[in-house]
Amino acid sequence: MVGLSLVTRQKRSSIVVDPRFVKIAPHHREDNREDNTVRDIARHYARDIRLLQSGNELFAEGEAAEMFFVVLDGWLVQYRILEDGRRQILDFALPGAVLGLSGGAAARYGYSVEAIGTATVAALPTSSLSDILSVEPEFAVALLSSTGAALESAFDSLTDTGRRTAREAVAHFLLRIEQRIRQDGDAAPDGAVEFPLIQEHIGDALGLTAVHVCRTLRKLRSEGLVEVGRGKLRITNRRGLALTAGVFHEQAAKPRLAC
Amino acid sequence: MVGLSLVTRQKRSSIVVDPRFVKIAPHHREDNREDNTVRDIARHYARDIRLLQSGNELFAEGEAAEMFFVVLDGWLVQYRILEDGRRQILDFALPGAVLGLSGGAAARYGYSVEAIGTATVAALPTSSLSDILSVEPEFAVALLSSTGAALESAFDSLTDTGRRTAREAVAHFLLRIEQRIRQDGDAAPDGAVEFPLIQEHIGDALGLTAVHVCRTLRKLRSEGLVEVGRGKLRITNRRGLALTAGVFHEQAAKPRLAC
DNA sequence: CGTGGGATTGATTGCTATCAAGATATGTGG
DNA sequence: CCACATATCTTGATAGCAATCAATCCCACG
Repeated sequence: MVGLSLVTRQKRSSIVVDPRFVKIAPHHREDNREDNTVRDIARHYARDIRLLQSGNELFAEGEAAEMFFVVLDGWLVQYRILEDGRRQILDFALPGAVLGLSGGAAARYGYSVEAIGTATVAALPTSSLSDILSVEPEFAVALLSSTGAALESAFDSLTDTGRRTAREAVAHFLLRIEQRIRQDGDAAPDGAVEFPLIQEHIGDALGLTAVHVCRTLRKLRSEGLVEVGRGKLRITNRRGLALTAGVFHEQAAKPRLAC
Repeated sequence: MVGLSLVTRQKRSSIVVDPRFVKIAPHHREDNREDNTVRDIARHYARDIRLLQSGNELFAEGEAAEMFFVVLDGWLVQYRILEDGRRQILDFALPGAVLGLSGGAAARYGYSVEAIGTATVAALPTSSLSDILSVEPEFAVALLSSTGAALESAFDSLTDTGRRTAREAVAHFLLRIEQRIRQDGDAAPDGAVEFPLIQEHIGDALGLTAVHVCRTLRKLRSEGLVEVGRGKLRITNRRGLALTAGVFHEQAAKPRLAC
């Protein structure tokens, strides 16, 4: 029923940097206060900052969850691998995302994480969480906000995977991932955004095979709805794509997504 | 590809009770500190306590998210309905679950919630969240724990739906829902637990039709793995069911579930 | 220029959805 | 406690979407 991912990707290694020497260029919109809180506080309390190369593993499912992480830059994937190699991508982590914070009860990570392209994350000891929270009350709100966003994203994926056809799911996926990318500030003059995912990523996120994602994308492309490939994503007909996804809601000026 | 749920279930109405007059019998294990924190604090700060009859809606997707809720007793479903009636169940909310707390950025609920059987929930104003957090630092940890558990559950469902066959998914679903039910304390002498879900619930949670859930359950039953029906669930062969689900991990005395 | 990862395309298989009809259960009013 | 109404569960036949299996093509790179 499902494609195998037999590739051995896990090369564990990351460059650890003293937090004091790291200066991150603000490449995100400054008007987005909410999102920055997490990153700022994370940077401040980080035990260390890690630079991950493409394919490097941040942590693996089952390991002791002694640290949690906040993405400062780049993309990462959260995934689980079944015994026979089937892979389910749970979510993509963009800057501001919190990783490995299962809530405290769980002593082990519930999924694996690896970098797509080069990524930078702040590492914080899980044990220090309640201390930080008592000093930085806003951090709790920020964390809850981040976790809430992650939950929404998981619900979206679940709906795509469970109750949408491949065509609808891919269309919906592209719409929401593009929206997330834009929130982080990136944007090109022609409306294209940076898009480091390959078709296998999309498939593993939506419970489809890469082959079928290929066919689906090809059709969407031929209909003039999107342009994907070469690390770029451009939605050429947002309304049409939303209609295809089955989530079009007319509203004021800017069409809004739902479901 | 998918079943329709054309039934009109939404009868909105709930009995509102003054929190001071409500005494809840502790029907859960007292050794479970973590879980109780949420309920205790929620009861203390609740604007009101609501009693929902079976099928009553707590809130609907798209409504202004002015309140968030903590389940005190009973079961509820969180779901989304697509335009053509397809329904995706996002999760089931058992006592201790937090509902409607999307993180603060979202001003609207991202899903609908209704009661399965009779349920009791505490309602808290979203606006008071940060105030409560500053007074009750432990509430932040408890909320994060609850949200984290919800995320884990969503990841489980996503993996079931995306990368497992119907047979594997149903087996895995029964294992994890049974575990959650047990954590709430209920348990019968023969190992059966209260199970208010019907086959359509299971199907809508796993992206399957009720018909196919029926066939799948029937097969699992005939193999002596489980007994389901009449509001009860009994796992008669836990190891076999785990093998079927593809998540069996030999370990110490008690076999543990993973993935 | 090879090399390898990723994208395409075609042919075929198969798991689940659909459509249809009954059989059981559960619940309600008299 | 019975009769009817509705919900839920079963079972069978058929259709369809997406997986599988297999090449081939393309392009970035050393």
